[in-house]
Amino acid sequence: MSIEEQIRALKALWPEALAKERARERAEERVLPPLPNVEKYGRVVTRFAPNPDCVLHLGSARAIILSHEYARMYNGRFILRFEDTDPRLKRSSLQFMDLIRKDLEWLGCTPDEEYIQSDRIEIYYEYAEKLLKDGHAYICTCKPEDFRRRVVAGEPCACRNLPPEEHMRRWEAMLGGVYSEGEAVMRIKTDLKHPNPAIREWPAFRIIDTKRYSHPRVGSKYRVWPLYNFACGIDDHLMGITHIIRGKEHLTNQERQKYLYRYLGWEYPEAIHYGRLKIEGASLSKSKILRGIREGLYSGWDDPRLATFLALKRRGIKPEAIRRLILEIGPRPADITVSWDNLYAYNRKIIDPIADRFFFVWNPIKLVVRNINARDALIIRIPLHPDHPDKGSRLFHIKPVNGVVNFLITSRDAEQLKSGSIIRLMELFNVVIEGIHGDYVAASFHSEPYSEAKKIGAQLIHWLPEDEGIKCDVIMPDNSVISGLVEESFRIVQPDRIVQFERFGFVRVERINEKATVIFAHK
RNA sequence: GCUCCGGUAGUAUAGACCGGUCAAGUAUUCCGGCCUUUCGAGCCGGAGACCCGGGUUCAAAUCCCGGCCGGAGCACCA
Repeated sequence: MSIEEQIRALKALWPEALAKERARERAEERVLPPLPNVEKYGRVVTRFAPNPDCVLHLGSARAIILSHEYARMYNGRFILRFEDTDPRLKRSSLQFMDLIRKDLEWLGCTPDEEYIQSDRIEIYYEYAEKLLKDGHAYICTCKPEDFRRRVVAGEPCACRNLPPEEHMRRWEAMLGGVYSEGEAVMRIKTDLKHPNPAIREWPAFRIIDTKRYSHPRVGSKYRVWPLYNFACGIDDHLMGITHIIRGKEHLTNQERQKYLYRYLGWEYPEAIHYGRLKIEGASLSKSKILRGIREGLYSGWDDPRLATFLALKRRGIKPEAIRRLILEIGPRPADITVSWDNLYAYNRKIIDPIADRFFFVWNPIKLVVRNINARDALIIRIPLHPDHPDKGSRLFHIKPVNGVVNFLITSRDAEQLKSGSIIRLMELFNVVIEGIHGDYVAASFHSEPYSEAKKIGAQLIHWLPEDEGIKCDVIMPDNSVISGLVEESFRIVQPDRIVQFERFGFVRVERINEKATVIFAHK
């Protein structure tokens, strides 16, 4: 019976036996919990709505991947919406919009539609005017302290109860430039006694002096700008968003926006608020990343110390690994700290089968082996991948001179060696250590067969002929560099490939010239 | 301080809505062993958790109350 036949027979006669295997398959193809009230909507529409004021990082992965994945799961649409309505404090840039589009593409979450809020200012104005006319919003010219005092007491400010006509007049004045920055805001009326003071009378529009703070896309065309809750609330409805997936820091924003929906006669979409995601060690704060870049602390957006998608990509983390991690985490509201080990485990599963193997000798030290019997040069052939010999092999040329060959081994291995012990140079032969000197280790040929090494349980170490090898720098996750030499066959490897340096770890190739530069992924 | 949301092994997650089949499943991590010319992969085994205290109930990880701990919001930011 072939394996397939056996499995078939087992399935037919004794299905419980394969239960464990099925459980494992299920774990790998873990599906998301169903979205609420899908049947209420014709088609599921989700969105990701970043401010293009920084590149994306792991902290956004949940919003992006869950939104995209759910849209795909229900044959719906996934929308990208740039929320660039603050040209003053959180100034966006065209560069970031582009980098964000590329991040999404890399993640495999290409949006079906894209919108930019700075294109839609007039739409927001329309709704502002409707709300003003209907008496659901007002223009407040109070000093912030006065307003705050009244509102925490649950009382209306001096402006709130003025007639709509007055507020329309003030609105026109705002647009016309009568007020300057800070002199007037439009507020949405709420329950003045709302138990959460943070929700009361929330601001919807403010004035920004775009002569001073010019908007990167529309310059100084507008001086009245919507705040987050207004623009976001209006857009979610107009774009037909059915399911909002965002961090739970937006829970109170949802309460605020619901007032808008009530006044406009709209129904609020389903909303899922997931918990805060951290990854051990790295900071996921945009402002810290931005500051670090500005101050030259980081080498760029892809500095390995950062958890930006650009950095993860550079480090050889596959988007699929991130996707699996996020699907595993799911949309629960609990705060979590994921460990790099977890991400690495997913990534290793993906790259291990495809990563070619090479010998990399870091902090090299010389190993002199004498008594080698071979008269001619030896050609050593080692498969590029131990599990896939069909992928081809790499070659080493060893030329004994008077029975002596000089090798390079890593000092970490050299430190473990003891005089008299036998070790095997992988795929080559066994040597006996004769002496450990300051700058080299002396050894002599012991035997050739691998079986010999196996029998005595000899340590296997990797090596390089002393006269061959390419200088290689490995950029580590803390941005430090480990230098060494990598075998000659490595020269033909293309940039961006992920390979494994045996007994060292997986690395992604950055470039190979006279010298190779690679970046460490993980063990 | 006020408002809200959480709390299952080191990490993440299943179970919680609809209490019993959960003396709690899975992945990763760690430890053993097997296998393997890598300290990789694979295979087998092991360790490791329901925040605490009450209550309801024949029965609570699951429901209720209190406490503790963690997080978020309280901007003319998103």
